[in-house]
Amino acid sequence: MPELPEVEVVRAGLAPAVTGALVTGVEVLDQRSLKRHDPASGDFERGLVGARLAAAVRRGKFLWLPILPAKSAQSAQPAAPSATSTPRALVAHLGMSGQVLLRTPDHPGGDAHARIRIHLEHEAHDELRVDFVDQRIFGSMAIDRMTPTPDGRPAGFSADVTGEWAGFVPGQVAHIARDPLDPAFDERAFLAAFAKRHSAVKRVLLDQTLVSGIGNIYADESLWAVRLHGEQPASSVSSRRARELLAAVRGVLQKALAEGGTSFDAQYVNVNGASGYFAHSLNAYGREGKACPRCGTLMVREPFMNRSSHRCPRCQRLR
DNA sequence: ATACACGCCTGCTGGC
DNA sequence: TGCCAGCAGGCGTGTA
Repeated sequence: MPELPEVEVVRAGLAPAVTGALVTGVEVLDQRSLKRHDPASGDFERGLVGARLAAAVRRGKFLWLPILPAKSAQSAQPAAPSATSTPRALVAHLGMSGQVLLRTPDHPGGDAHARIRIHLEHEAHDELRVDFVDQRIFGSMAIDRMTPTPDGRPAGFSADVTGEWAGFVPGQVAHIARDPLDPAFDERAFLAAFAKRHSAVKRVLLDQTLVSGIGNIYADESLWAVRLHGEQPASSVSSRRARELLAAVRGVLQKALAEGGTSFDAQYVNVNGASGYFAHSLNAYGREGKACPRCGTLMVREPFMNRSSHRCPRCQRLR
């Protein structure tokens, strides 16, 4: 269930460990985790070993580590001609159950669901291992070519936006909209598209090509906050209410981020394996049969888009 | 273009 | 006790 706050917690934890680090080894334990790796980008392992990582960047639920061009590769493998000209990144998506864990190189394996291991060397800290663990394999890692962003702004969130990689976005992320916490998020464009959609408002919130980073949990929380029924057609929501909804989305995401994300079990954890606390702050998601924190009415769970929606039948009515 | 159903995956839970 | 359907659900693909 990693959504924007959970992925951001992972990004922030990863950044100091990977920025400037040299990849010294890669182990692919399960090829299925490379399903989004385009073989045309070259072999996954060979594309990483010997490469230096520049940063940890996030847009919505996508995470990527730009690869610095290897000028004088220490390895005997000369870079392919295209590899020197096209900026690339290691792209990760956590899917439903993905985790990125930082460990010491001698950490006993053990996890049944470890799929990829990346060994790092760094001038400023000891050697590290990045373990990609993913029970359900909805997530993936890939090396991807990057292209300049159409607006020239930084492609996603990271601490440093001065690197030459900042204005480049991985191909598989290019169609994903900026997220609502991104300073370059185009609010007017989103609200205009929102007003034209006849789909259910919750479906629009979950459409990553319009606004990214929102999943089932934060969609339900945001809709509860502004008393909207998820089945309400977006086009029937007034522009004022739409702006309130967007503000609620931002508020919910920021609060969850401040609390380290939402953890139900050991499924979502940060890079050190620790859980977040936002599950205690949920007002709607997973609260069927419990009292609405606002009016006391018993919350309901309803099927929606092959998943579940949680709402208060009194506060959130279809109009 | 928008809209939406479906498949991918594994592990846990509840009903019979 | 054992088996199987149902559920968790983000995203790419395919169809209308």
